[in-house]
Amino acid sequence: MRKEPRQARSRATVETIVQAGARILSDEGWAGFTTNRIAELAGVSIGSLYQYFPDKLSLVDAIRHRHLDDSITVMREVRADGLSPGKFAAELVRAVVAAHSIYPGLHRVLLDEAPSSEAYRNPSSEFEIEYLSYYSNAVATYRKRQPNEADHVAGRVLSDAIDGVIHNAARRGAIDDPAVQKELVRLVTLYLGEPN
Amino acid sequence: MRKEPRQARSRATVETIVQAGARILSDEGWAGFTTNRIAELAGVSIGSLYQYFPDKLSLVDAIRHRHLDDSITVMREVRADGLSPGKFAAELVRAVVAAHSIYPGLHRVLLDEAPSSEAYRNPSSEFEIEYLSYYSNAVATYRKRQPNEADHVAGRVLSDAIDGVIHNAARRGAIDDPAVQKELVRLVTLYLGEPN
Amino acid sequence: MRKEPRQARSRATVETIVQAGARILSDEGWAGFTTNRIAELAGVSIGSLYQYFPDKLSLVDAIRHRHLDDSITVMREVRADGLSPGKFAAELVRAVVAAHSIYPGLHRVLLDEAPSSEAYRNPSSEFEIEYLSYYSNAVATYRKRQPNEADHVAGRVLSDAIDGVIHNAARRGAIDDPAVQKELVRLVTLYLGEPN
Amino acid sequence: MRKEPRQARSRATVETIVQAGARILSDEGWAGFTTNRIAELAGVSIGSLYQYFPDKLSLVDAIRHRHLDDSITVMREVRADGLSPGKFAAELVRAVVAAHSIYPGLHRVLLDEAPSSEAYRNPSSEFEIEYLSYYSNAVATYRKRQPNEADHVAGRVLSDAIDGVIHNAARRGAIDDPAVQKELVRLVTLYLGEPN
DNA sequence: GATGAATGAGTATTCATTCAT
DNA sequence: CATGAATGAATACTCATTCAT
Repeated sequence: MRKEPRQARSRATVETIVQAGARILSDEGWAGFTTNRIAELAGVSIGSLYQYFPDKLSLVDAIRHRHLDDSITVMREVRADGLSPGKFAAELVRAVVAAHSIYPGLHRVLLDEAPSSEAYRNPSSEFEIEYLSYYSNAVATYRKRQPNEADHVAGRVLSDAIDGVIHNAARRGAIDDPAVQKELVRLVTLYLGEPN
Repeated sequence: MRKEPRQARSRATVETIVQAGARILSDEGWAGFTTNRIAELAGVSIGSLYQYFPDKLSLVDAIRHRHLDDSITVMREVRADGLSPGKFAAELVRAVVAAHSIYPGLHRVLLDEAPSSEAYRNPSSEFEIEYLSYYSNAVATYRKRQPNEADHVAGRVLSDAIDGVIHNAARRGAIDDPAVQKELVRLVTLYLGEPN
Repeated sequence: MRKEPRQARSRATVETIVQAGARILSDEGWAGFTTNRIAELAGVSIGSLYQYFPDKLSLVDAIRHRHLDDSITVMREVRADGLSPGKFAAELVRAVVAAHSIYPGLHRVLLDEAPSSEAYRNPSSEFEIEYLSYYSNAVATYRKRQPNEADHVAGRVLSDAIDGVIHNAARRGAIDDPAVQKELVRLVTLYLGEPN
Repeated sequence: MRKEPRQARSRATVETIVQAGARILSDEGWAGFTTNRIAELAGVSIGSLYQYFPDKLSLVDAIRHRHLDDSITVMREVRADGLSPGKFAAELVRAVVAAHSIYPGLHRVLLDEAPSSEAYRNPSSEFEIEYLSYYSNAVATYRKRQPNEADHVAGRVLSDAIDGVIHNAARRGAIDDPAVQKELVRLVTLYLGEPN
C-alpha cells in the first residue's frame, strides 16, 4: 500500500475499496475487475483509489491477503486433536463452506485468475506453508505421528481435492447444497480414516 | 469457423493457429490470449487468423472442443466393469494425467477463465452431461446398481476432487509426480470402494 | 452521451470534439470521419472522446441533432403568412443558405451517408415531420387552405428540389453564388405562385 | 482497366463484376462495397477481379462510366424542340425515372459517396459538360435563343432540383409514385414555361 | 486530501491487395 | 488465366494511470 491510513476516515475508505473489489472479483471475475468500476462501486473517485493503492496489483494483493487470513483463521478454529475423523471432517467442511459464503467466487478467482506480485500458490509463500501444514498435521494426527514427507503429499492432495469440490460447487451456486457437503465429508472421512 | 479450409496449406494454417492458441492459453491463461500474440506465435498474419475464425470466441471454442473431445476419448477407454476399485482408480488417474500432459494448464483455463458461447460448465452442456455420467456410472458400478440421484452427486464430487488435485498439481508443474498420483489413486480407491 | 460534463473544462472538450467532427464530416464525408482523426483535430486524446461519447454513432448523432435543430430554428423564423410568394421564396432561400454556410457539406453527409441510430430520413422521425410540415404549410398557405394530402406531396417535392440545388451548389463551393440563389428563388416562387 | 478483355469469356466476366458492383452499390451504398463481397456476388475469385481492375477505384469508375453513359443516352432521346414545356417535362421525368429504375440508389451513391479519380461533378468533366449542356439547351429552347450564361445557371438549377427530388424519392422507395412524378412535372413545366 | 478530466498504449477486427499454386 | 490463401495497415474502442484544479 502506498500510504498507511492514519485517520479513521481514511481507514474506512480503504475498507470500502477492498470490499468493493472483493465483491466485483467474486461476482464478475478478473475480467470485470477494472479500477474505475471498483472506485465507482466503492463510491470514491478513481484518484482516491490511487491515493491508497499504487496500482491494480497492490489492490488485488490486499484483497487476497485479507481473504486468505480470514480463511486460515476460520480453519484454525477446527482442530483434529480429540475428534474422530468423521467429526473432524464435518467441522472442517463446515468451516471451509463458511469461508466461501460471503464471496463465493472470490477464492477461486484469487488463486486461479488474478495475477499477483507474490506467488500465493508458490510452495514457499507464507500462506501456502501455513495452509499445507494445517492439512499435513491433520493427516499425521490420524496416523498418530509427527508429519513426514508422505503426510505432506497427502495433506496437499486432500487440500486440493476439497478445493476442487468447493470451487466447482461455488461456480454452480451449489455451495450450500447439503447433499454435496455430505459427500465431501464422506470423502474426507474415508481419506483420513484409512491409515494408509 | 468462418471458412472451411480446402487446400492442404490452409488446413495446416488452421492447425498451427489452434496449437498456438492452446499453448498460450495453457501457459499464460486467458489474459495472455490475445489474437495478435497467437498469430505471431503461430507464425501467420493476423488476417489469416480471422480468415478462419470470425472472432476470438470462436477460436477458443475450437480449442475447447478439440481438447474436451480428446479428454473424453482418453477416459472412455478406461471402463470400471470388471476392474477392482484400486485397479480402476489407477487406470483412471493415468488417463486423466495423460489428458493434461501436453497442455497442463489448458483444461483449467478453458473451464474456469475463458468465456464461451456455449456454457461448457453448464449442467446441460453436452460435454458436462457425458463427463458427469461417466463418473456416476463408475460410482454406481461399485455400488452394484443403476445410477441414481445419490450416485450423481457422488460422481460430481469425485470428478471435482480429481479436478482439484490435477489442476493444482498442473499449476505447480507437479503433474507427473508419482507420489501425488499415488495419493490420488488412494483417494479415488477409498471413495469408490466404500459402499456408502 | 456517456457522461455529463460537469466542469467547465470538460464542457469545452465536448464542444471541441463536436466542432471537429462537424468539420471533418463536412469536408471529407463519412469516410474521413474516423475517431482518431477527430480527436487529433480537436486536440484531445482518443480517450477523452470516448469519455463523453460511448461510440462513433453517438457522436454523429450529437452532431446531427445540433445541426438539424439549428437548421429548423433558422427556417422557422421565415413565415409564409403575409408574404408574397416571391418575398417568401427570397427569405427562405436566404435562411437555407445561411444554415449551410458554416459546414456546407454537413447537411448532405448527415442525411445521406452517415448511419444513425434513429433514422432521420425516416418519414416518422421528429425532424422529418417538422421539416415536411413546414413546407406543406407554405404550399397550403398560397393555396389558401389547410394542408391536404396533395400539399404534402408538393411540400416534399419542393423541399427535395431545394435540397438538391443547395447540396450540389455546396459540393461545387458555389453556395454563395448570387446567380444560383436568384434562380432558386425563381424556381420556388413559380412553384408556390401557380395555384396548381 | 488493367487489361482489355479480348475473348468473349473475359468480357462476360467483366460484365458480371460490374453488375455485381452496381447492385451492391445501389443496395448497400459505399460502405457495403468491398472487393471480396463483389467478387463473391459475381461468382468469381478475388484474384480474377484484380485481373481486370487494378484497384477498387478503377472498378467504381467503370461502374460510374457505364451508368452515366446509360443515363445520358436515355435522356438524349427526349428533345425539347417542337414539344410544349409540359410535354417535354413529362417526357424528361419519364426518362429520368427510367434511368433510375434498375439500380435506384446507384446514381446518388456514385455522385455523393463514392470517391473517384476523375471528378464527375467537376464542372469540367466530360459527363458534367454534356449533362449541363443538355439542360441549358432545353432552357434556351423555351427562351427562343442560343444558350447564354444565364441559361447555364438555370440549366444547372433545374438539373439539381430534379436530382434532389429523384434521389430523395429513391431513398424512400417512392420513385414510381405517380403523385410525386406529377408534381415534379409541374415544377419543371413552370420553370421552363415562364420566360424569366 | 479528494476529484474527475485527460492520456495513450494496447486489443479485436476489417478489408484492399498480392502472389504462390 | 483462375484461384483463394496470406498479408498488414488502418480503425473502433478500453482501461490503468496521471495530474491540474
